[in-house]
Amino acid sequence: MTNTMPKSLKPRKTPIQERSGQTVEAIFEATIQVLLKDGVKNLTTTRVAERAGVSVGSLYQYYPNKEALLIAMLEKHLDIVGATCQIACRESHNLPLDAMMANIIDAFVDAKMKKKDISLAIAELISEVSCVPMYTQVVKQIEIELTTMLGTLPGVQTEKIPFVVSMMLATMGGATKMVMDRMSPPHLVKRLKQTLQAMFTALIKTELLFT
Amino acid sequence: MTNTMPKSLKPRKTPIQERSGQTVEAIFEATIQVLLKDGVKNLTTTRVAERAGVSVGSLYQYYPNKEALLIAMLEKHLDIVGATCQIACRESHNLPLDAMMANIIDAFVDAKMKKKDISLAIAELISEVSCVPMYTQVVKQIEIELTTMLGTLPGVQTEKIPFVVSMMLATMGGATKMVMDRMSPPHLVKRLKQTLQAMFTALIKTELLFT
Amino acid sequence: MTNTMPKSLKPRKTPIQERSGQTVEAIFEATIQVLLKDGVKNLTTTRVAERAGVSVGSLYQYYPNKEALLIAMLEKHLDIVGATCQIACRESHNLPLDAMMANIIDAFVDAKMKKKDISLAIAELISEVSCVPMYTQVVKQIEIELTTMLGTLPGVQTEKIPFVVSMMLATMGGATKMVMDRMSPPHLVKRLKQTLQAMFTALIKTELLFT
Amino acid sequence: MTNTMPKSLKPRKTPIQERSGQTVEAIFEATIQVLLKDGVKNLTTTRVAERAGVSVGSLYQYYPNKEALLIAMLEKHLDIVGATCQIACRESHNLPLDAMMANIIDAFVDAKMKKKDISLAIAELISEVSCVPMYTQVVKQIEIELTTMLGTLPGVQTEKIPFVVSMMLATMGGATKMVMDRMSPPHLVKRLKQTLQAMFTALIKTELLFT
DNA sequence: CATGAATGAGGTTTCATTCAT
DNA sequence: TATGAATGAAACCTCATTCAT
Repeated sequence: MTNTMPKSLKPRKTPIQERSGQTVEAIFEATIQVLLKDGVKNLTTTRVAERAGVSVGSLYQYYPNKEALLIAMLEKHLDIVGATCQIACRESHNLPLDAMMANIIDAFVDAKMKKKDISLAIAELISEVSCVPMYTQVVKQIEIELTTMLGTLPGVQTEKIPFVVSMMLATMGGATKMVMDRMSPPHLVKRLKQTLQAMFTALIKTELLFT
Repeated sequence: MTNTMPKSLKPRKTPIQERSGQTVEAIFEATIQVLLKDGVKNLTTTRVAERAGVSVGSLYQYYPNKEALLIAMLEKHLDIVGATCQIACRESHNLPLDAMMANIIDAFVDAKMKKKDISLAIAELISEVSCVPMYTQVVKQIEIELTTMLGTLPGVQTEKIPFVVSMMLATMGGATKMVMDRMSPPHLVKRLKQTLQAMFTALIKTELLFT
Repeated sequence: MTNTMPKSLKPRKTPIQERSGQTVEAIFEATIQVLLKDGVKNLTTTRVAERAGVSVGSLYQYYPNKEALLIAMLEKHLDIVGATCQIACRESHNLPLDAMMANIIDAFVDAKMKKKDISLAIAELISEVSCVPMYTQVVKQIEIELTTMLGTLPGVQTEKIPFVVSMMLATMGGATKMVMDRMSPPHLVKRLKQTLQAMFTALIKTELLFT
Repeated sequence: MTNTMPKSLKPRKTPIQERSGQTVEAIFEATIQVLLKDGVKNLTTTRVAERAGVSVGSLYQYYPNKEALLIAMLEKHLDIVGATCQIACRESHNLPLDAMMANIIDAFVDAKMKKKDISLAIAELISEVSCVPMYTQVVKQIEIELTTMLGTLPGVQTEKIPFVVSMMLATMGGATKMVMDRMSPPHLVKRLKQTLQAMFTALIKTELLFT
């Protein structure tokens, strides 16, 4: 058998005709719908197909298996966060610490909060996929951007940046999720940002800077 | 199929007899073994029973269903962390901020790090259960202890404590997991603690204290 | 995942209780029934289970997958033919050529003809399984027995035996199947045996013997 | 090539237009490629179409369903063997027994051996189709030719010919396949022919001839 | 005629849970 | 009480075939 392959996780084919573009889009939307309504544990390929108004067969024409579908979802959403952070980072090079932090926190938190429910739904996916492939890839990209940005701070101790970056990501991720779980009334979001800024400033001053 | 309300989530009977205690203990150990060796996705009641050296039937005598088993695991583990934190909190009443933070961070991080692999395995469970039932219960207990502890700080703004506590938990949880994922060489743990202390001090000074 | 194993093809567990012995037997019988009635192409695990009066789950408790079931069938039936031939061979050591041939042909043809329909059904299986594992093993055993038997002929050229053995098996197999397909009225069977004997005698005199 | 073919074995329908002929030919080749590379179990209409460089739709324009495609393959290949045997038979009328046997064996074995892998691939098909339709038709034609040929032997017992013919086909088929499975080094092929000749001569002398 | 997206019945397999022994 | 065989709903996935473009 040819079945020894570790099972492809990438989408199967790029639609050629126009009709199929619609199908793919419908599947994409349906997946989120199901995720929001039923949760990952109850997300089945059949149910997704149903909600998308297509047949299972169609779903499998574009994604070789369930995991590939989930990964595609994950990828698409992480990309958005990734892109947002990238922009914020690059625009913050050489700014003073305060502005830098404000920018990156704004970008990250807003990206997550904008579609709070989707973010939470997507978060569920992470534990569901052998996400090594590209989840970490997006994260790595963000890490690189953050690292570069922090490197433009005057007087920074370069070799200590990686750990700081990790702390930032872990903290932003955890805290943002916590606020989302708490229903995130707008004022909480504002407060979250302020708090993060205080913490990060302390973090960076302690860890990275002499003065 | 849909999550019909009832379905008890609490262990069926508290082991009274000698033999029962052994069985429950064996199941507990076996669950962790399977979790470590096969992951949540491959954790089946049959496999757990096999590894525990008992029959599935016996397993179901102590836990009404799979979820109850997982919740029991979660509960037991969190209890340890909870108890540790509780002690640390109570011993820190009226201490100066620095010592307070040092104590609670030590307690939390050490509790997690001591059995790193188990902690990670247990973490997988959280996404598996409708964790509302008691996960938050233990967490709530910790929150109360933290709240009380922080309340002993001179000049504190009481109404702002809850948010600070949530931030602390989210941050400690996220950062600790991050370090565990990175294989946690001992020096990283030490650094993690220092960093958390800096961040929490900033957090509390900003949020809770006048001076 | 632990799924990289080439997929076990051997029965799963040997029944311990008595009840399960019945189940296995029922599955066995049902498989043949389905094979006879619907053919391999229409043999599904569900259908087999139904006819056996058990649930699919039960089937999979004893055979890890469909192929394992088919192989078990194949094995059991080939074993019968194998055993029959073995006896005939061992009883024919040192007999004159004529008697030798008569014995082995009798054994082989009768073993096949006795349950003609089952034999034909089983024959279908061969093309269905990656039968390398033990199909050839049984055949090899028969080859060994034939080889040993022929080796007791006086004046035999030992190094030429293997090819002769292969020819015998191919010929007996092909011709027997042909007669079975033709509904095998008893007189045809008798004639088949005589013909085979003439052919094998010529074969052996030409290939193996000086005089 | 078409001209030398006896009309009774001619393909059933000849593609009329240029392009159609190319497409059919491409599908034919592709089917064999897939058969050789992936085996019958993995032969899907889509895969064949892909390899042929046409769409599935086109495939279904020439063959009403999968089985028709497979049967066409079978037919085409058997036709070659059939035609070859037919010629050999007709050229052997009234020849002495030895020459007769030599001719027909040569024709049959060479036809199979020439494209050993294709022959084996095609053999797989037989179990896949409800081969009654035309498999036996080609075989019947060969039987007729053999029968006629054997009828030219002096002193033959006509009513016994059919059985002898069946034995010959079964024996040649089985033995040839056996040698092909064994990788058929050239010397084995030669030996196969010699052996078959000895066996057939014995067969015919025993069954058909007085003297 | 060609294309290839869409279909969906049906096949294999898993696993939480029950219940007779 | 312990056992483990039996259950069967439900999940994933395939592929021959159709039909709108």
